[in-house]
Amino acid sequence: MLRIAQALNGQLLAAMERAFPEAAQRAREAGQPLDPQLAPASKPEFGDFQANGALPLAKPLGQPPRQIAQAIVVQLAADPAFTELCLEPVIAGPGFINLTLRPERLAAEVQARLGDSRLGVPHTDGTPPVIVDFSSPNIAKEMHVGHLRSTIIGDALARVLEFRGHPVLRLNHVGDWGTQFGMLITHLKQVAPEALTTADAVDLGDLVAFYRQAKARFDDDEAFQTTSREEVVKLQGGDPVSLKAWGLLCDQSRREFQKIYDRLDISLCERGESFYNPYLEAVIADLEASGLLVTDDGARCVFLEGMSGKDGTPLPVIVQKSDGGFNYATTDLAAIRYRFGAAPDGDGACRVIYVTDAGQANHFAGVFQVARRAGWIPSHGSVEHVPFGLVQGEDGKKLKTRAGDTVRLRDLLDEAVERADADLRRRLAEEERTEDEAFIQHAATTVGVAAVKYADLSQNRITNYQFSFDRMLALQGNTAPYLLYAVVRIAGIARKGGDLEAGGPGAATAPLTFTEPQEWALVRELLKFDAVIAEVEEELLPNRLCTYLFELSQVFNRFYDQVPVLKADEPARCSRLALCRLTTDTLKLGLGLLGIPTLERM
RNA sequence: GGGGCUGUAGCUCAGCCGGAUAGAGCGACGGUUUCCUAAACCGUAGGUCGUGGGUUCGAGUCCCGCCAGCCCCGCCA
Repeated sequence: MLRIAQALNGQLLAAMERAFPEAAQRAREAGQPLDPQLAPASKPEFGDFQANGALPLAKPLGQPPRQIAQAIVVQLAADPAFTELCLEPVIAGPGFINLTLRPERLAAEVQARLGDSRLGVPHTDGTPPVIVDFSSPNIAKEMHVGHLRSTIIGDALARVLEFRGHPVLRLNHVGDWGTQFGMLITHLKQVAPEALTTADAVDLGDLVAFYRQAKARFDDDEAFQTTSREEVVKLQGGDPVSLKAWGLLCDQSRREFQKIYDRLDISLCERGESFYNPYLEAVIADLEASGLLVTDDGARCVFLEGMSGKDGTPLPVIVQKSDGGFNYATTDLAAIRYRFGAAPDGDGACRVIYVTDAGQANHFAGVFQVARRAGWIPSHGSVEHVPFGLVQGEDGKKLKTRAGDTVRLRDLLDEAVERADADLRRRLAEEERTEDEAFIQHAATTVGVAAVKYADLSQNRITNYQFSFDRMLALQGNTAPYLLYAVVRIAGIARKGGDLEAGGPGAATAPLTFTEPQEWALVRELLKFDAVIAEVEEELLPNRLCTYLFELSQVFNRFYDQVPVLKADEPARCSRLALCRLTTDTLKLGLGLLGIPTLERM
């Protein structure tokens, strides 16, 4: 109902200006034009929308707010476009103007959506690319629970932006460069040199173990530290032996990552830290030229404005270490410079979104500031850190295995699917249903993976997230299985003879007619979809979409429970089938934007 | 010491630009099935929105102080 809301907003504003021309003039001059404060009704009994704009006018106008509201309503009544759209407005409480759309307009909106594959969501055209930087695991390590949220949230945001019509570059900024590699290669040279010259000489599990050993040595062996740093410099300088070893390690890891991405149905364009290696010098040169660079204690830094450290001195961003090596801040700066830069040495993006954990907030704030001061972010460009909280176990602490290790992503997915599988088989036995193995495996895989994704997405991403298989796989509540079941119920109606195409655009049928409150509730819920998508696009909060889909499922289930569809007489039957069709279309599209496929039966 | 995030029902969480009597789900208690999958629906109980001030016609929401928890703070990413 975005278009209707926009129309109403315009009509309200015009009515306010007609009712209070001097106040409108003054407000415009003060740079704060009148605002009808149009919002969705806070309760169904208040209608569809409420306008709160009369209240703040009470003081400047020196009139009681209800009187102001009345004057606005009088002007609205004189606007034919408005009276065509809404029933007579109601002034309520201290001065709210409650608006109820005419039933025939609501029905017409539903009718229009039945013929619209975009379900009312506008398609933008010709905008510059948007970059979503997400997932970003490290080479030579396995993907673990720490990558879960970035991967799932980043993918959902990318899907929403793509659906809106933006060209989206999904960048996997893998950790394939830097000190960690120096450590690993140095260690491997000593303990397993064959891994550096022969593909797959050691398997990934061993590689992870070697990495851990290397890290341990690095932490308490100074000589090893020095050698590792030298190794990084060699690698970054293009030494062929180091490069070859590096390439082998990357290939091996990449194949492992891809298995996870395939299971999650996530596509990414790999562009690791190493990609920006050729641009690092230019970062330093630019910073030097703009006078931001300071050498401190042998390291080259940019000191931040408005951020100070322990003793009140400004905090530095180190862009070149005293040994001449570059670090992650340098790479991140080079990435910003490249992403906003023009082709061929740039992506020409207008919006860059980083989906990483909240712990990096300081780092990004610093890097963004430096990039801005260096002039790399164009005036129309926006760069956003989309932070998210930790994944915690049910004890409220960081999620670990019973042995105390980091939880591998593949194990986590396996367990979700296994539990969904066991659940399904138990239910089949209870209900004395028989299904073939392919059905069970497909349903269990879909439900298991959906549960993991949905549980993560349905939470406000800022806060820490308590991971619980029991809760995410629960059949009731705000969970994937609950939503999937609503889709299954509608598929059931179609199987039992309900023609979901009836009442659609091609059908030469009577206009949709609704009589029951459950029908109207469903109509109103369905029509909110476009506004929800707009909100997610702007706020980058997928949980808003989840909440909506859950509420839609609840309203549908109430309708399904209390209003017969197949057994209804015409014209109600046809209109109810149309609601079923639009509900399933909305759920499928919405879940699809979250990266969650649906089922016909479960 | 500085900075960031969080604090809402027994538990897990929503709460949009400040708007009407603060909402879900789980758990608890009580109901509903000759009918499209009951993986559902209906109802009851449950709140000093951490705390103290301030701004406002109006504050869970904005500002300041305090308390508690988590995270980050020079050459790891």
